[in-house]
Amino acid sequence: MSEYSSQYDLAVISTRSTDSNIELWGRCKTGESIFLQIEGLKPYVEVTYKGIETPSDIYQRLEELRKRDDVVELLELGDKWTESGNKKMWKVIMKGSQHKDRKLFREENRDDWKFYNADFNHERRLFLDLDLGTHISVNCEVNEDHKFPVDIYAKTDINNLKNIEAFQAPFVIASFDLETSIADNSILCAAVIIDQLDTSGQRKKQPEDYTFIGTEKEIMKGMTDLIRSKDPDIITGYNIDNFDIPRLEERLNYLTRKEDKKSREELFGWSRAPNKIPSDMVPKKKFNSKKWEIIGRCFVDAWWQARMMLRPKRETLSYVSQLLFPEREDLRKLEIDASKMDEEWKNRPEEVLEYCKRDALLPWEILDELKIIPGKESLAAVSKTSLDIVINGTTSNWIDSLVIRLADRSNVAVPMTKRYDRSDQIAGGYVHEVEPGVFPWVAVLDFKSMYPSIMINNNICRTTMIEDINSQLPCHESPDGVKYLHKNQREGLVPKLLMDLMSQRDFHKNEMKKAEKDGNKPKKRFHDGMQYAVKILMNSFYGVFASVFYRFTHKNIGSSITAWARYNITEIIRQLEEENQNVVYSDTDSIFVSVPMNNNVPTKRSEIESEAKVFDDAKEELIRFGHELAERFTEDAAELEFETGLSAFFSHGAKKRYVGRMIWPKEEMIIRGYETRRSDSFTLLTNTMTSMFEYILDGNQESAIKEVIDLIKEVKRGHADVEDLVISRSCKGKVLKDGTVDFNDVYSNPDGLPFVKAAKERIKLGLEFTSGMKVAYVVTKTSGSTQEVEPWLVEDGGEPVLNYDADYYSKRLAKALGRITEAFGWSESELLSGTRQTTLFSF
DNA sequence: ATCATGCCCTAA
DNA sequence: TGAGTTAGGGCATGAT
Repeated sequence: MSEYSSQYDLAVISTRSTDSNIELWGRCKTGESIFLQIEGLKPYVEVTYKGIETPSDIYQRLEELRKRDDVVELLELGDKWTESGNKKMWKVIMKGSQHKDRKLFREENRDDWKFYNADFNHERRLFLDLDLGTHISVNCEVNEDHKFPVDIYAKTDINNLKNIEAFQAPFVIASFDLETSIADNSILCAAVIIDQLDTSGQRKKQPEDYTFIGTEKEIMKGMTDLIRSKDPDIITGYNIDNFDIPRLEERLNYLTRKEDKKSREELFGWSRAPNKIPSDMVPKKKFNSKKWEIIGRCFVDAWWQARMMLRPKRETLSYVSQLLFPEREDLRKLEIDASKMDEEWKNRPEEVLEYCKRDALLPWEILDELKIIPGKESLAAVSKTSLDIVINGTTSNWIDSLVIRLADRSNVAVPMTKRYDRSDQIAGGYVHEVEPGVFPWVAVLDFKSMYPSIMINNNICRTTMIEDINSQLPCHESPDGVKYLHKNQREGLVPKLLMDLMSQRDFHKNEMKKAEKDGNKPKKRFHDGMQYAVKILMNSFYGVFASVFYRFTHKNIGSSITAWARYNITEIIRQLEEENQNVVYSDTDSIFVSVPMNNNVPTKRSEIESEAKVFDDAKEELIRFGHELAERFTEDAAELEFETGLSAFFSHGAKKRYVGRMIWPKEEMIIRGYETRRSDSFTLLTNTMTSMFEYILDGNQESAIKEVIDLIKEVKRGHADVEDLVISRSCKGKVLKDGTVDFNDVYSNPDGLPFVKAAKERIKLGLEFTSGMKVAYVVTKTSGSTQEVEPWLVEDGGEPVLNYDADYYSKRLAKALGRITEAFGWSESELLSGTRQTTLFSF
């Protein structure tokens, strides 16, 4: 029985440690926001002696540690596995819980000791030591008398926390936008949208909206009061990390004195608790990072999320919104020229305010449409971390969360992050040469979760890797000669975790099917999200273990995984070729094999029913062949699956570039690698190429070539729509304190890059620039050897570019499309001239 | 003209 | 965004 009277189920948003407590912020299942002060977990590191033998003066050394001011207690732990064998460990309980405390301790004792469990934040220990995940139940004592902006402020200790089944927390979301003066950077007006998810991950139909006008101080104070009273868990907006948040900070510094804590908090005190240094509630940039930190809440930039998930050609809010919501007429209204904001604000403030409100709502609608928040929560649940770690942390943090807790329970010492040195990189996957041309009837097979399977099957882990070259223990030996102990000698941590994840995924897939049968949509969505999160996490293991810095890896681990992968795939190719089967293509974990057919079966199904049977029979044969191959080459857990049946496959002869007419399990055209897939290509090229591929896969090459020749003529005459010629590439640059951008810092010859020229034009016009953003432009002229470009600013409220370099665009089209038509005898120059000597087709 | 280099973006 | 990997295509520039 708990000594405390209150009990809550909650999702953990973020945590922080002080020397005596761990602080935790969460959102309860019942809707309240909660702050917990948790007692009883003391900060510690683990140590052992250097070398293999126990030093003779070990007790004297331990005594010296014990006498230190920063050490509270020293406990003997028994033996743990380390990279240099099993060694006795001691737990050093420390006074300080902060990074600097551990760092100092390590530095002052590095001559005598090796350190384990010594380089990550104390608050993570809460999850690791108590084996907690994102969703927990707590018994606590509520304190009504507090100053934090949360619904429940409570105290508890580590004995009153327990894991519960994952659920979707009813997170509160705030989305905001500022309109600012070009002339003096001041804030003209602002809007904030407040919304909340329900426990099935859906949002309210009608979110609340608030607008703010008046003096800058009134606007900032109004927003801050709203944030404090509505108490959101997630704060979003479009490009807030690079624009709105820094602007709020800049205006805060302009309007207040550094020491005036009270005013600063009144204007921008959005956090749920004060920072450590300076002790105020104002969000700040994390040390040595570009990320903004807000205690107890999470900033989520909708720009970054949309970019990662959609890979849009352009990245302005208006472009992304139209991409996601093409039906929405309201998005086309209210165009305000952002480069003339001061005039707009003066002449039609009401429209500007409406525009601001819309731009505050859209980021939240984007996050909602992409199901970002439920997705993050699922990933947090599967990796057993706080929401904050999933949003702001790194892939290795997720892996750490699972590996460290298992290591602790398996008496494996947790080493520190390794030093960064990537001088020689490991070999990767195998890619098969591809011949140019059309290949009818192709079965595509691929290995199911190839890298995870390899890790499981061969018991690959740092703890099972054999370094003793004379070892006679039973083991798995990789094609590049790395040995791993058999499972019956020692089970690796990584294979165990991966197997657990695999069965977790099966569980969620099953639950998903059940829910679908019952017509329970929210439940189906939930389990679908969970199984997807498990997939993402499983696929992250290889990358982290192939990295050079990860604490639980070794260079040989990454190289042996890929060596096995190359061996498996090339061995199958070898066997097939020995049987005179035609392997058309292969990349890393997939094989494309020609299906032997008796005669020339058309690759397109005839409209006439009596003639369609040939095609249908061929399709049957394709499916049978695919399944048969898959079964033949599946071994143990290395499962080869028949993934796709193609009626036709085409490549112009370059690796990682191909198209296929998929007819099984569903009908669609697949395109890989080609310009069509690239966000830095222009619409006219991608559209033409797509249409060409359609013709080619249907066996109608004549139409494909005809279309290209006609198009190139039109482009040469200057008849193309300039909007279809916009090229967009991401551009880096170091944004300096005074707002200017240094391109020399990131590029060796910035002025030789067309997208840098375009970025400079943007900046000149007073439009915002952030490093990594996509910059759109049109090539207008080629003088000498370099291009002249004009920025495309339509999505920023500017006018369209009127002319283009006809020579450049027709050449580029001819080049890209010529690579493809070359497979049928039409070269780039022939496409440009529209004629050729020896005609394949007459027109 | 040809080749090397720098850069972006994609496949897996 | 101070940390998942390698393989590969293609464009533009600038030196030879």
